[in-house]
Amino acid sequence: MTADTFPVSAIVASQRPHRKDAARNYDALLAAAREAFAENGAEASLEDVARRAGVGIATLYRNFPTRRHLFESVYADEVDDLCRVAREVADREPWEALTSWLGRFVAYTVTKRAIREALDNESEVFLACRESMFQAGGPLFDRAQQAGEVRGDISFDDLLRMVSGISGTYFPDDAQRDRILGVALDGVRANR
Amino acid sequence: MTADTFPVSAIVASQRPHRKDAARNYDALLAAAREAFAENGAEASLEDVARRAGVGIATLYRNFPTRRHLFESVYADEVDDLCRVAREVADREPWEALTSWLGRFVAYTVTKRAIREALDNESEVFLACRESMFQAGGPLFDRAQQAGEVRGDISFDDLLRMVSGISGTYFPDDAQRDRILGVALDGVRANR
DNA sequence: ACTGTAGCGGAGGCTACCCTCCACTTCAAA
DNA sequence: TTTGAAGTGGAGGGTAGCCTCCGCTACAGT
Repeated sequence: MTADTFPVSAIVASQRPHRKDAARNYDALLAAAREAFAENGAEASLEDVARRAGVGIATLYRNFPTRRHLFESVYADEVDDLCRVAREVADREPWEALTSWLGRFVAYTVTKRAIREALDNESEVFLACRESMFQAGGPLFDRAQQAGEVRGDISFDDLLRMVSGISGTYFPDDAQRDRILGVALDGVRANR
Repeated sequence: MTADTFPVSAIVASQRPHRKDAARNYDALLAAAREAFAENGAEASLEDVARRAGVGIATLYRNFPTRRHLFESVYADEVDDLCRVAREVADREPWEALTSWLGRFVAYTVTKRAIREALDNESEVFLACRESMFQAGGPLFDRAQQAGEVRGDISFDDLLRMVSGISGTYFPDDAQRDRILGVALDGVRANR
């Protein structure tokens, strides 16, 4: 219900500190965590995160009392960015707008993949992010569907899961990933 | 080079013991490991695997000196089964044969997903499995492609990665998974 | 039935990581 | 500039999982 005005990161339990040095540490931790999770998955060592950020382990725990806080903060940050991109592409042609946004979505799945295994579907933050993302990307989908570019028998949810699955897989090279995404999108476009 | 006559499990480093009780333990461990990996991913506790199999931890280590041995054995077992299915469906219609086999392949990706993160691409067993699987499923693909059922600009490798990605994703219900696989396969079928 | 040996279980040392606690440091408001 | 509150780092106790070692068990060949 708040998702259309606030960025989702606003409802995350952790709070960016006011003091300058503390705020810098907070940002460094968030960046380090994103990196570590993308690299080692959800099980990444928190001591390693602190090390990457160049801060003590206590500083990590003060800002993010549990692993879950860290997940939610990283995730919300990423979703905010995704929503911003949706606004940016809104004025392009229906199909072009949708696929441009999906391009950014592919990058997002890297973070998501690690976090998804740890954040159950009932997490308040997770649900808010999902809603927020649907509000941002959904209109792009609807517009493409109404323009007859997307077949009528699938939902936005279907499309996201399809893209998410394909892009979350290992590929020897990015060209193959793009080729296969293209093939699958041909299926999405097929007229019925 | 051996893949067309031997099952790949034959080249796995671990060996099924001769003695009756030991062989039973070996099988129990393999089944327990498959279960544990599917449930908890590649990081599953080996002590938990032994517990599930109802044997001591030492018995696990005697049969599978390292975690990697266990991975490779479980994986090879699964691939053998997949090859067997390919033989079974060989006499059906081209497209039907291919999609039936892909149906079994979907189940295989559950095991694969956990193991893939831990087994690097240079693993001898991994390569043998891959080759074996290509020899089994490849002809089904080629036949469908020559029959004009599959577009000409993709490879068997492309198809497997696509299916693997989609089926490895979490879905609230199986119907949605199947629907989306169907959409993607429409893209594979699209005539060019 | 006997017996040697392959196979067994689990205790225990080791390591990596979790998380708390507290003496020290740094910021920013007055 | 002072000062105290907010913030900091890392030592260290606790836990979970890894893997080895060794005295015991039970299979299978004679």
